[in-house]
Amino acid sequence: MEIEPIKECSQTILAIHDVMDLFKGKWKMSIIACLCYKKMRYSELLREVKGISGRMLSKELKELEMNELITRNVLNTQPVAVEYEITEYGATLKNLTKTIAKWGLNHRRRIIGK
Amino acid sequence: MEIEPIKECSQTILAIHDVMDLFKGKWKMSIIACLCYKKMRYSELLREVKGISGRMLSKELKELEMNELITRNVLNTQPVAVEYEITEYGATLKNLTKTIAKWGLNHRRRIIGK
DNA sequence: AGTCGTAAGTTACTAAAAGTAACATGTATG
DNA sequence: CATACATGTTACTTTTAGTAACTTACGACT
Repeated sequence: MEIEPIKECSQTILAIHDVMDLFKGKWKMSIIACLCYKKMRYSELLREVKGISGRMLSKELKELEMNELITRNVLNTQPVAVEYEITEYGATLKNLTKTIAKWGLNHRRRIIGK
Repeated sequence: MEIEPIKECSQTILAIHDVMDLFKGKWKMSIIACLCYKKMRYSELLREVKGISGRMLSKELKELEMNELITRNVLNTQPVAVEYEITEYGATLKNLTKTIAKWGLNHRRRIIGK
């Protein structure tokens, strides 16, 4: 008799795997959280997402845009400014980022407390 | 005048970054979700976490153990069985895994629906 | 006019992480 | 004795992340 995975669990694992794959790398979730807060320009994101490099930021932004989680708007100002904004769909992640941040804050306290 | 990052946002970003760093790689969150469901043996995890290799599984398990999110118990059966179990602290991630899974399920529907 | 600074990236290169396939060791089963 | 299963490890390759320097265009300062 062949052993089968647990269905109830498999569904969940699959869903989690999808999410982890979509947000792979350490930066994407932070970028999303930033843009959930307000729309920002490239240079603002470089400042807010501490430690990220230009190369990584533009790579991550491209991927997020491809997944329709953010939009890139070139403003016709002189000189051009580029604004990144969360999409309606991207905004559905707000609750998720909050949950992560909440656990993270608690974890940080726990680690520091040691 | 120097431009400063937004404090409210920075705290959140920092916390999220901590979490993403702790769970980097695509497997850890899935493993946690599995073990939140029930304690499992190495071979069970290999089956449940579809696509993971032995090398990756043991690496990830070691890291999760180091972070006190899971425990490794060698049972004195013949032949030895190894059981991985979520810790009390690890179990605080249950809500997070649920939130991720929920979004992931919805996302999967959206992608397939296209 | 020349230099510096800012914005929004890109390029070339290096380092780290993930993935693959085969091997090891002990036990149990036909 | 040959085969299979459990629990990994080792050696090797591929992919991803990270770093530092460069680019292009404009604006401000001297």
